Amino acid sequence: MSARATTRPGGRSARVQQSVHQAVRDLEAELGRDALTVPLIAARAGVTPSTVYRRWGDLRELLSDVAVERLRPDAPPADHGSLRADLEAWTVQFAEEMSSTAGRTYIRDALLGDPEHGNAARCSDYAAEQLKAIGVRAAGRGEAVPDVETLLDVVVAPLMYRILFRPSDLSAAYAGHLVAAVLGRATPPLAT
Amino acid sequence: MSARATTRPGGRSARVQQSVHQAVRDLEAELGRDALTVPLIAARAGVTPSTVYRRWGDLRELLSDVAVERLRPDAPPADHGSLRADLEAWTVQFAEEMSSTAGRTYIRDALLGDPEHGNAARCSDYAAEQLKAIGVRAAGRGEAVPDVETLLDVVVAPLMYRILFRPSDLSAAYAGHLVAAVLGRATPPLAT
DNA sequence: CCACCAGACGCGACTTCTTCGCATTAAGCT
DNA sequence: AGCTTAATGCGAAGAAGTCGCGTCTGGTGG
Repeated sequence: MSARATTRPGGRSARVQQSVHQAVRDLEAELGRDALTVPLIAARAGVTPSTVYRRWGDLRELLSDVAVERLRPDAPPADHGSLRADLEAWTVQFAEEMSSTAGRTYIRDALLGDPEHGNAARCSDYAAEQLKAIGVRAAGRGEAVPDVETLLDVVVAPLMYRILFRPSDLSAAYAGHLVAAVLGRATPPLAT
Repeated sequence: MSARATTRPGGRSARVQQSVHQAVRDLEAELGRDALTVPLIAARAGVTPSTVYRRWGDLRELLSDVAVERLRPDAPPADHGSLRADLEAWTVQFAEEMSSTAGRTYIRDALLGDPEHGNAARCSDYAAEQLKAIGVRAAGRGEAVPDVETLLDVVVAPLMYRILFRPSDLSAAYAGHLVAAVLGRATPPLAT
């Protein structure tokens, strides 16, 4: 389901998709993202360009699919013993990954695809899943847990807004400030 | 400064830029955004394609410039007599404009350009200016005024996050909910 | 007021990307 | 195993993007 509707998951279509995705990752590492073209990727993947155009439509959609794959979390959030510690650790890591040059590029590429394909929504779902897991764990400890919607509004959204719209204004302390905002003022507000 | 460095503001360069921008707006209205191509725009503007490529680099940068122009507010925020009323009115209008099909397209186009050109930052600056104006007016009335940074974090960022990443989850009441969140709980939290 | 200079534009050839129709092959199903 | 459907390979045609060179505009100094 990463590309278009993969009606035959077990066969050649799956191999082609995998091969093309791998070609994108390899060539991006070798030549840089700006050097990628559909004919180049197709040649590396061992398929014809028309196959790529038929399945993905254009380079943007393909890069959007690959970017979403790379933004998928590879592990559940680490357990630090308390809601606050878990949230702070997750937020700091999230901010670092997303604000890096590579992270920003992936986010932009993911947003670039057709919104109807839901690639952007999947990015948000990844964050929501991680936050949900933290919340469930905290609830198991008996802690009061903020709504996932609230966490997305207060923590994730401001981070993403800064990453996308204000690339210069993202300090290290900002992530902690956001967590403090959603958990109550145990940490002083950020001096601006 | 909307395109690249306009070293000669009064001369032919300015006319070319204006003509190209107008051609983009006209063709977008006539044929739809997806039908736009550099040769088409150049022909309408009465210039050669190579001129467009030299000045903007590619279609994305050109569309990014035009999109930012369209996102520029055309008037200072309306005065409704109180901070809360001003903020609510501005937020509702902002949410409506930005979440419309056209608004989302402009935002995406603006983000699509090279971040180094600052088109994305300019979008944020527009919102900040409007909020600043509302704040200055409220301070003149003797009202307590939240920081512009806070307003961006609590009101603008969540709106933009939903528009970009969660196109389906944007209700009419949500804007009011955000204003209530930043001004204190005079309005009940949004039922989710 | 005139000549000069730097930058921007027009033009055209060339390369590369993109689209499209048709034949072929592979996967799923009975 | 045979059939049906869908995806791929191939190649040609069309469109887009790149580049070098000559020309023109507009600002600058004499």
